[in-house]
Amino acid sequence: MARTVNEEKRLERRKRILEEAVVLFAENGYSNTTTALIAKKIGVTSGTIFQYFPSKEALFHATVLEPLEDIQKKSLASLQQNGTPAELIKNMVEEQFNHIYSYSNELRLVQSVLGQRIRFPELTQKVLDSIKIMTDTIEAVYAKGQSMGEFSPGFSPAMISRSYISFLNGVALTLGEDIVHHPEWENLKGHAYYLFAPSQHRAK
Amino acid sequence: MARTVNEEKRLERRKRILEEAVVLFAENGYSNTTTALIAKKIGVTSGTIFQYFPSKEALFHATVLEPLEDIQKKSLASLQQNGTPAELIKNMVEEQFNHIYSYSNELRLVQSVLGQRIRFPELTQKVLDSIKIMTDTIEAVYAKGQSMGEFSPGFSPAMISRSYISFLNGVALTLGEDIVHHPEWENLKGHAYYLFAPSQHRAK
Amino acid sequence: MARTVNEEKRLERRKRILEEAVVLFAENGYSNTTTALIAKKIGVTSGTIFQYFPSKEALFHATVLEPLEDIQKKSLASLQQNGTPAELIKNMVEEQFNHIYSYSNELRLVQSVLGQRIRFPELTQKVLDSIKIMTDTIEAVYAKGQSMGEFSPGFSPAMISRSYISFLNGVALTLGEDIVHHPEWENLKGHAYYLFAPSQHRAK
Amino acid sequence: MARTVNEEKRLERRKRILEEAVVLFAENGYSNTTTALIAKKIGVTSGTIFQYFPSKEALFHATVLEPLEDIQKKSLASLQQNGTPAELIKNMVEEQFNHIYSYSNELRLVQSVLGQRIRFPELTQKVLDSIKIMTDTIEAVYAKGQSMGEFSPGFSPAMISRSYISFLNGVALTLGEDIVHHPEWENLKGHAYYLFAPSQHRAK
DNA sequence: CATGAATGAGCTTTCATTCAT
DNA sequence: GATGAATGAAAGCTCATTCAT
Repeated sequence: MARTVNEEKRLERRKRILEEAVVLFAENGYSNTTTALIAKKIGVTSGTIFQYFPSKEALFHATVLEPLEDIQKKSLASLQQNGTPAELIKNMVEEQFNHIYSYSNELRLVQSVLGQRIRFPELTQKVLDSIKIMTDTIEAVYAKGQSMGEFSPGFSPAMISRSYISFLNGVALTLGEDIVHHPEWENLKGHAYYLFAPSQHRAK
Repeated sequence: MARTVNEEKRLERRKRILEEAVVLFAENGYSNTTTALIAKKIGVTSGTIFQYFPSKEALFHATVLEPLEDIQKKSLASLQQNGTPAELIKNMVEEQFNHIYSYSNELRLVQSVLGQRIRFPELTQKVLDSIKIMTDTIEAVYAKGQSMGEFSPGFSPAMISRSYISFLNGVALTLGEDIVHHPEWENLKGHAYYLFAPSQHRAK
Repeated sequence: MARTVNEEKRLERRKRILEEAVVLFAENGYSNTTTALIAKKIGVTSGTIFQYFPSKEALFHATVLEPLEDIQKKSLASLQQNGTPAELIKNMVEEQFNHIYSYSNELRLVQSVLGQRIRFPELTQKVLDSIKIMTDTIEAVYAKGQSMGEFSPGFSPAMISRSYISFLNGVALTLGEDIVHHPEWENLKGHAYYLFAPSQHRAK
Repeated sequence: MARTVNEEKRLERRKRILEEAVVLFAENGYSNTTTALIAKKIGVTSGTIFQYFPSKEALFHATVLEPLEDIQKKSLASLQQNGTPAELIKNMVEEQFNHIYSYSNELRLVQSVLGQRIRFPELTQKVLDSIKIMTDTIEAVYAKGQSMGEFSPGFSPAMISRSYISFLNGVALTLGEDIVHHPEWENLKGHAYYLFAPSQHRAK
């Protein structure tokens, strides 16, 4: 029981470290973020980090993968609700673009990994795997939607799903944080859905 | 005259360093690429790098900005030829996606800068400036095309041009190098153009 | 409490570094003394130095200024005791020349700074300021002594005090460490006081 | 004959290098003066220096010793003219203090060597030898003057001559370049002579 | 458990020196 | 004889990691 309390405390602190690390790694990059800085930001000393993570690299892995898993779960969940494929995809786009701001650090981390594939080969693989799961799922839903006439028939579902993921990442990367408050923002979200070439789509 | 020969030699070697640096920075990231490694790869010793670039950071700046300038020039040039706006944009997309493979390292570098805005504030600004020039130019051409009925009238040119750039970057980042040999590749290029919502476009 | 113990330990070690640095800088000069050598001499590794001083230059500053402050304090103190001006000055000379051996490294450091004014402009200024305080104080005491008839009236106090400081420095610089054990040494001290042209002075 | 012309040219250039090196070494210190900088200042390239001096250290030796020899020669010469010992010493002091400004760089060099005895043991020895020759010569002249009643009898000639040299060095080191234009300057020179305790000396 | 001083490998950068031209 | 590009050893400094307290 006392055990459990301690366990909770540990988890709590682990989470704090992770949160702070996400921010710092995303803003400054992996190498430019020192473990001492992370420690300082959460008000502990440098040694403490290593009580929760065996190494800086392990911390980075967790920093990248754990949020990615979250995002993935939510995305997949939004595709497994009730509704037609077109509705599901529209919801997913809506949800992802609504959260792109609160997830921007996490997305940037993912992208920074992809930009250092040789440095982090294992991590890169996991990220690509995770992306593949998402694209595959989207692909399946999309194909179904096509067969139901909800999407234009001419496009390859594999290409469409990959295009969308590329677009999502490109937007998160290229755009500053302020874009979400920009009047264009709604149009951009709409255009993300337009990428799927919905049948009834008329230039909005 | 002898002067010219030496000058040429210097430029030649400078170019060699830059080429190698692009590859290594893109693959391993800035911090994980040592100047010694770059030197070794070109078969010189560590000190030589600093005869051509005052610091590692200056080398990185050149590595990012000089190719970006090239890409920009080519892109702008392809938009200033004869032809209707739709033709020009189609050519630009064609050209950029055809070269995305040979430029993938350069594009990854640009993205890695955007992922470390705090670390490289000045460089980030220059990159954003360069991107803005491209999006502004595309925007103008697109607007003209819209007014001529070549593109669907409902989309905001500013949004469209930014979407395209995001897409281009997202593709370069997310996709592996092998994608270009994939059968899907041609479709992806087509979809990039589809983003512009050409009027007569029917799901190809 | 534990806090105090640590604080003490830190100060102790800081002092050790400083002591060793004084010797090495004085013997080998600034540039020829490596931080690694200092570390080695105290039996720690290279990084440790930088836990106590932010840079080699900062260490050098401390190495020069902290002993200088000590010397200054002692000198001024010896001029603020009870006694006639002549007695005070005689005491000061006595004290300074008695300690010139134990301070010879510190004095040499001061002189090496003055010999590199361009290299260490800020430090030079501080050293000159410190010297000025000493000469000004001596000057005032001397002037009082003159008005009391203890010193020959014909000399400018400003010149006398500066002469004495120059002499003190010159002796520390030119003379080897062995001089203090030389029979001439006592005479030299006497001559330092002779510089002040005491009235009753007859070639001792 | 052509040989002689070349020889002259070589000597000329060697002299130029030496002159510039004196200034730079004196202002910035040995380690902080790069051979490249010296070369640049005289308008040649880095390699050229090594055609005239086998190493930077050899150049430094020449930079210190050659002017020292000059100064020594002049000083000795001024002590070997006609006149009583007191006149000779007065002349020497006059001459040395008059030139202290134009020789300040050379003197600073000498002092910088004494501040790095371990770094330059051989050079230090030569400097000390040279100083000894001067003090010995002064000592002999002074002793003669004492026996002739020109100087107070109570002082040890060895101590007096060393005091004077110390004073000379101390003045050159401690005082800035501007002092020579200061009204106090004449007094200072007088005081240098006062150090010798001339018999008839009354506070000037 | 947390601490934080010590470690030491590793990095960028400098610069005296060499040598092909 | 002058050049100046290349060299490569050496320096200052950083920082992930360890471990005695």
